[in-house]
Amino acid sequence: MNIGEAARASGVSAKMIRYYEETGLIAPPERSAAGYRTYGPSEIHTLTFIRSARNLGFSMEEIAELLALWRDRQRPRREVKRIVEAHIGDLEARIRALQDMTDTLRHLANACGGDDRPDCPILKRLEAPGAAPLPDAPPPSRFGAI
Amino acid sequence: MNIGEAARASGVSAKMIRYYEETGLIAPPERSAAGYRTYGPSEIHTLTFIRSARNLGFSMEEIAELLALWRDRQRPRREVKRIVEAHIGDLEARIRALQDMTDTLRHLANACGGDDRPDCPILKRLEAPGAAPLPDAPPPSRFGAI
DNA sequence: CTTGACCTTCCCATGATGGCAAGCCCCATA
DNA sequence: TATGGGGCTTGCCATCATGGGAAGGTCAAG
Repeated sequence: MNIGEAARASGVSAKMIRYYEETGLIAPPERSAAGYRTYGPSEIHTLTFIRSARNLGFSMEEIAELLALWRDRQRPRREVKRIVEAHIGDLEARIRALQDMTDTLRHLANACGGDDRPDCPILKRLEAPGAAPLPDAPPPSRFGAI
Repeated sequence: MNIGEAARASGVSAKMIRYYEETGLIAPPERSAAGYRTYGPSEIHTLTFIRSARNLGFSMEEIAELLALWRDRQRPRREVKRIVEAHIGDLEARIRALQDMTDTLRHLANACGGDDRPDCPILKRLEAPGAAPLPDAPPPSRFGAI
């Protein structure tokens, strides 16, 4: 299986497969005589695992830990659960921060007539220094979706 | 006012003030004889506006639009509201994606004993190809907080 | 005049991803 | 057999907003 087929089979782009290899998340695969990477079912399995974890918002660092546990047949599942619960904590903190922003903005938008007039409570709020920084001054999207 | 004092007064780091200038978000300020940037109350006001908007999760691009409206005394506040509501839509989509992840993970964590044994439903789920990509395969934190 | 705090510019790193370009390889079809 | 198209390789650049650090100039207090 060449990289393109592996990408289709696992749902991980060829670009990212190379990147995961480069950063050590996955081991360098065999190469064909021409230098093509070749993947077997086991590698596809690993890539699928990685993609699932990415879909659940795990960072590559967390995925490295999860992969190590996955491969360790003696793992205590306590470890897995610990990682997951820490990640849930992260996600919930992010949700809270985003929810705080949303609430504030919704409130401001409701107070704004949305017509042709220039006086706008939203702008008034933005120019006031008091706009709460929230826990830790959190920024915008930077992603396609998250 | 030098850049350090402006940073303290506005809550925007000196580093970011220079960056905002470089990218055209703010105009280059006057310089002292020695080449030091000097800021007056009006600039501080603008920086404070920017910081408030960042705290509410607006991207620099959105902030540029908001700044233009802020400065336009003839602005129709409809425009402001439109930007804010689009941003709320973004935030809500992100919250939904994060919430979906959290729900799935919470579910999996509840199904995992968290003891010494190796069989873990979390890992089992990750290796299955079905782990729903969510709307658009959304990833992790990448921020300090959001 | 020295010292320390401040300023300047320039370069690099982050995290995960996509895009592009130059060049090699493989297979099927003419 | 030749050719074309698609796939593979590496390498570099961009994203977005932010921080870190180095090398060197400036300023004010002691």
